[in-house]
Amino acid sequence: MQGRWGGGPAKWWHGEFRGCGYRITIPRQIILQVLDESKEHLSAEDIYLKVHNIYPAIGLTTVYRTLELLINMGLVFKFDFGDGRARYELSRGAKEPSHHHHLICTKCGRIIDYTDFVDEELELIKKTEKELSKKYNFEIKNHTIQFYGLCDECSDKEK
Amino acid sequence: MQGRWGGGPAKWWHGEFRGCGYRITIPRQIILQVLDESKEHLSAEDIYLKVHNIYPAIGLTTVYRTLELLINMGLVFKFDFGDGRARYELSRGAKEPSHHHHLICTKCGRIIDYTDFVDEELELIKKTEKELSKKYNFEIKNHTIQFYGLCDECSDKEK
DNA sequence: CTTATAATGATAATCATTTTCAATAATATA
DNA sequence: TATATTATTGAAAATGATTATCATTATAAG
Repeated sequence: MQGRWGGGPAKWWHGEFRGCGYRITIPRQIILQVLDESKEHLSAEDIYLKVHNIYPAIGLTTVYRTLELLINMGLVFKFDFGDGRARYELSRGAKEPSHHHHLICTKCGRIIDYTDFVDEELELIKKTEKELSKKYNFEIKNHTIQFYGLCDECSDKEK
Repeated sequence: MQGRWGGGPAKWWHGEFRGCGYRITIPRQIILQVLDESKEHLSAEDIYLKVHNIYPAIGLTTVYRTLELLINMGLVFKFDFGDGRARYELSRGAKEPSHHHHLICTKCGRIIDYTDFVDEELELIKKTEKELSKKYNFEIKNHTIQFYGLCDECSDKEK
């Protein structure tokens, strides 16, 4: 089926799929499109609903399966912010600065991205990674840094 | 009931409970005891089973409820290592250096604590926390740093 | 166009965590 | 110490996210 969906220009990730022997399907294309267009921290269901608007035949199962695939390919990061559902983000955003961390409000669940101090931080992380991988013989693939606390509004409400 | 269980010396956390208006009960005492005696990263069920050995009347529900209470009191940290179940650790361990981070093997689930670089790290974290709380008006309570990758053994197996 | 098979989606199953609610136990008070 | 108050407990059922099953469908190669 090459009509309403498959027609656009080949995307950067087509090669990655082919290289891994994976097929390029409409659900996969739209899931990637949705991830690429969203700056937010989407849950599987968020993604399902957004894809569903574009391609109503999508199944939730396929969303989960595709996300797992993308995680294994290194195209997507999975996060847990402690509210019982996982969140997913494209690892190399086309737009924003890709490397960022999260401030998580433990009251309302709001998530703030920040990119401040990433340079200094990355320096420490790199150094740490190097030493830790040596000491524990542990092959580090990636890391997360998260700050938990109360956001602006929730902090006010407490008073 | 002051016989088989409640008899020991008053613990450091009794005051905290009283101060919050919480009752000191046998299940709570034993859950804290189990957390204190374990160096591991216990899931709710792990804790349930260990408590069950000492106090078979315990219910899983009580474990979950007590853990939530302890988290809110700041006595316990909750972690998510990506395997679908939460892990719990006493925040101020009586024994080991309390502040540490985790290396998580994404293949076998092994978790390695490390305390290396904590000083340098804490310095950066403190600085970051200060600036972030100013910039975003976000009241930071705590943070997590986790490294994901392959442990010694799993790394070997891949080859 | 045909074929082989990877991928899909509806459904059911799983499993950690929460909710409900009557029974019980911890504390304050008499 | 006995009693009243009410926080806490535990069994069972409910919830909700994620995963497994399996017949059907669509992709990519020839």
